[in-house]
Amino acid sequence: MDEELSRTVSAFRRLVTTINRAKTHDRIVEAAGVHLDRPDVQILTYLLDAAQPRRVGAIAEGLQVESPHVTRHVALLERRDLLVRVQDPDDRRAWLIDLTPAGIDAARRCREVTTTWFADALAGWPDADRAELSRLLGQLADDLSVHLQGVLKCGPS
Amino acid sequence: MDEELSRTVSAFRRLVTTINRAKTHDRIVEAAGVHLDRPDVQILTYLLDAAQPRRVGAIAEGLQVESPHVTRHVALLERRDLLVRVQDPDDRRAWLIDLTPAGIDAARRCREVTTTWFADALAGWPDADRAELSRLLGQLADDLSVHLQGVLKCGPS
DNA sequence: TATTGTTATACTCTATAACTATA
DNA sequence: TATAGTTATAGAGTATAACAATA
Repeated sequence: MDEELSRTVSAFRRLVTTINRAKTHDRIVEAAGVHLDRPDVQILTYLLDAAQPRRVGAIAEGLQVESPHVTRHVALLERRDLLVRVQDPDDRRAWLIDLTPAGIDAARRCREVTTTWFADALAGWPDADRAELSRLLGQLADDLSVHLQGVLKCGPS
Repeated sequence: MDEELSRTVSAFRRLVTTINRAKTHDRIVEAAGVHLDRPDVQILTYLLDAAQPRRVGAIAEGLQVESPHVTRHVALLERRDLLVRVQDPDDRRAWLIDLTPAGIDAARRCREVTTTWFADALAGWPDADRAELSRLLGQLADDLSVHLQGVLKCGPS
């Protein structure tokens, strides 16, 4: 058994545990000064990253959840004027979800809180380490998602 | 806005999204040949890492959840002979939770699946990059958890 | 007939509150 | 009075199934 690998996996698990706890989310929305639940934040920040209108199905795939989940939260966020739904001109079955100015603002605030946490945590790091982390973590995210898609597509035996 | 930092955070978010989806867990337990839900796996692997009996409260703190959650899953796992509860000789309010051989086996199988995923994803990497990832991710987990503990302890204003 | 999205429903995970027993 | 754990309850988050409208 590879000791180095095991440290990698264990560090990753610790990070996921920390990020996923409810108190962490509470802190994000409090610091951001918004009133949103976790799926709300995920959807808004997904759209902020996309920087253009997205279908419900695309959001669901991006967040890796089922579409009814997205539908419901989109409906609630629309009522709060944080996003708008416009019919896709090319396919009248589909809707394009777009952030309103208020939605952009809310998404940016949430995004900024977590980014600042990382920035603070990395504040004491040498520049070279920060650059390496950025490169390696990006590569890991790519490789792991590609690998898991392959694994998952095989389906149960 | 720091481009490098933003890439780090975004890569991290992608990783968390992938790891958290239900299908990923289904795949883990299927590949491991066990019949456990997500909290079960978390508790068993926590105990495997600890390598010694732990109190309910310690498990809850380690997983960063509330203790009633741990209590319930421990009770179910005990009935399935995957762990045992013995009274703490020094404090009769407390229980020490320990893995049985079957529990160790189940925990090891689950752990091995995810470790193998990482190993496969990193298979094409240069040795130096793998070593750097291990070092930097470990450091990040430490620094971020220390930083967030500080932030969280301040409490709402 | 396949696909996009919605509605309705149910399940999983986790938190909060109230309680018991020991310290 | 404070702490460890449990029981009971409620809520958040997400999946599945059945359906509508369009392609």
